[in-house]
Amino acid sequence: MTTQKDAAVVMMLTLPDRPDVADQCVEAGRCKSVCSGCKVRLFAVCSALDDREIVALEKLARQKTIMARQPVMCAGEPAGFVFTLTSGFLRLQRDLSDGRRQIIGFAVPGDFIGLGLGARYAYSVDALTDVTVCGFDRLEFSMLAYKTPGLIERLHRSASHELSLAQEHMVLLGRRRAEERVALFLISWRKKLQRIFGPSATLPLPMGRQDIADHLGLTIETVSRIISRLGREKII
Amino acid sequence: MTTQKDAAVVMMLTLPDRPDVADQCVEAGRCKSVCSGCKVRLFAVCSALDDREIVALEKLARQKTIMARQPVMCAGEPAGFVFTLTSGFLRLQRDLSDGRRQIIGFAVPGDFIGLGLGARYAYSVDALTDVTVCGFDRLEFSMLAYKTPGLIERLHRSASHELSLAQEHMVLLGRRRAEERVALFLISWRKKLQRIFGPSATLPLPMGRQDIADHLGLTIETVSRIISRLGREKII
DNA sequence: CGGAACCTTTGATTTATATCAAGCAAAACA
DNA sequence: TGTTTTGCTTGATATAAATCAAAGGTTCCG
Repeated sequence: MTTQKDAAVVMMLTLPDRPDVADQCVEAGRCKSVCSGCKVRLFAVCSALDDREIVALEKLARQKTIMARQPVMCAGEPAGFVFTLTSGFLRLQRDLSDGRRQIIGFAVPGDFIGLGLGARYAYSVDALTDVTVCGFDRLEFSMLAYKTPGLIERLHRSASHELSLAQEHMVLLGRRRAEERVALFLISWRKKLQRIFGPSATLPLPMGRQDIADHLGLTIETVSRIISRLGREKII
Repeated sequence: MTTQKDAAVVMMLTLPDRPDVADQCVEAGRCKSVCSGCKVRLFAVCSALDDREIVALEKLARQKTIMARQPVMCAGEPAGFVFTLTSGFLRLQRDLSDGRRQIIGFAVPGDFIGLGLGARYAYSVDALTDVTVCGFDRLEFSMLAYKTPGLIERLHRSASHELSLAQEHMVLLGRRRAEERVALFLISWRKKLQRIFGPSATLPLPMGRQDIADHLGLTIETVSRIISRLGREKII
């Protein structure tokens, strides 16, 4: 009750819909050859490496570009690659056989994809915008990680943080009401973007209403109604 | 739809309520001095260590017993200890200020508690039964982990697995209906127990109905009704 | 430019689950 | 042994959010 109210009150910003922010980041083709020029270097797992280690990692890196709306990897497929997102936004989701789906999260530049490292991908990933990634062969990457204490430690720190966020999301899905879910989603999304792009008056939402609904365990109508209402009450 | 049906059909077992299984595991006072006699050794994170490393870990270990219904650690407190559960069952939960709570999971012998390793505990832990734990000072433990590649690697593997389970639970909370939630909970709980205690005709449920409800994002009445119905339809 | 395909928004109605309200049974207690 | 406490079950009713239905807008493309 108070929680929800607190949450909503903090939201003093405007939310123009779906601006293209794919070009705010590093240009394609650079990461592989020059990690030092990588705009997400300070946020990504590579930040744990010293200059000598970066060189080893660089050798494994393969720069890749994916167009908006294209799949990046599919749940169930052999997990051959892991990667750091260097620009654009991704959607991570798990699907049920009858079409229902849960969006696990959205990735922003600097995020590492491939922490739940089984032999097969446990979830699917799609590009929300045009995207560039710095990819690695999974086995080569984990072999390097095992030889590089700083890297495995950093990966573990990352996984622990993700675990904590996942737990927070469980609270949201299990115990929060629709309006709280939407408000908290907007707040956490803003926080995620601020960490990378810095403060901003506007909040890009590269995902659609259906994506938000599937992330929050709601329907598209409910999400739309609540965002409209929040707007009418000029909380956002 | 099919998913739920499949799930329920597999459940061919009986579910006597709340038997005391705390004594199925290692007796108190042994872990500290003799890891080699520890019954959960093969399941716990310590399994990653060789004999020399075990000795180092043993030096840090402090055996502890907690009575049923007592708190083990509280969300928000400085995170001084991490531990492996050696016998009994734990409940992990996050609370909202207005009393709503989400149970993140239940721990069984062999589980490591302390993966979301911030400076403060992110969730509370309570003993469901009498419990013994093999505890470590958090800082000492992480210093050892950083010096012991096998340990940090094993911790990371553990965290990754937990992350995957957490995502699966998000699907349950976000997109599954009440009956599916209960059926899938019973199945996953059985699986968790089988891994440690082996197959069994009966499934101990050391947690109460309210705990199950708060784990599944339902009310106690809904859980009770569904378990009754599943029993009537002799699926369990 | 015109319309087709997509999203999103808004309204009306339904429903799964929550809430309210008793009972019941086993354990704890005195 | 009877009483209290605690947790579970079952029924009746209410409600938040889903579903059904129908417009608006955009974007895309011929």
